[in-house]
Amino acid sequence: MRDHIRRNMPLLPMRIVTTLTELTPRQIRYYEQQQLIHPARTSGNQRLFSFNDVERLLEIKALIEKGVNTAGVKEVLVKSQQVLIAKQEVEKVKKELSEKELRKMLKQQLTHPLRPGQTLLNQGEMTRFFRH
DNA sequence: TTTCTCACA
DNA sequence: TGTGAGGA
Repeated sequence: MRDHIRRNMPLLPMRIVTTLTELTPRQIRYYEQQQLIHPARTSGNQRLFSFNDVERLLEIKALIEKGVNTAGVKEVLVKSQQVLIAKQEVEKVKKELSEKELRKMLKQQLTHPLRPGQTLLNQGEMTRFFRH
């Protein structure tokens, strides 16, 4: 199971989260109202928080203690998420580019298998074509 | 027992 | 942001 899935699994009830964050339930619900967090719900309408939510709450708490209002907190969180998404995009583009290059190399190697002086693609690189 | 929503002498 | 009511 991958990490971001694990971190986003809704597992923790309100009581655990209040203990972990030292925030009151009132505050946590208020932050949810302000769209700072988006905890899941049980069938009985009880909130279930993920580890990610807890981390977010700790960030929020730190920011609030610095005197930032909820609008400011929201701005910070939205921006950090945008930065994250932007980074992921860059990585994706990078990967796609290197995929193309690898295919090109493989094709050339198959077309001219005995060409002297050319290094073979190693097994590790080859496995990239067989994933998924 | 715990958590939910709603509303405020 | 706190607190109490009333229900699940």
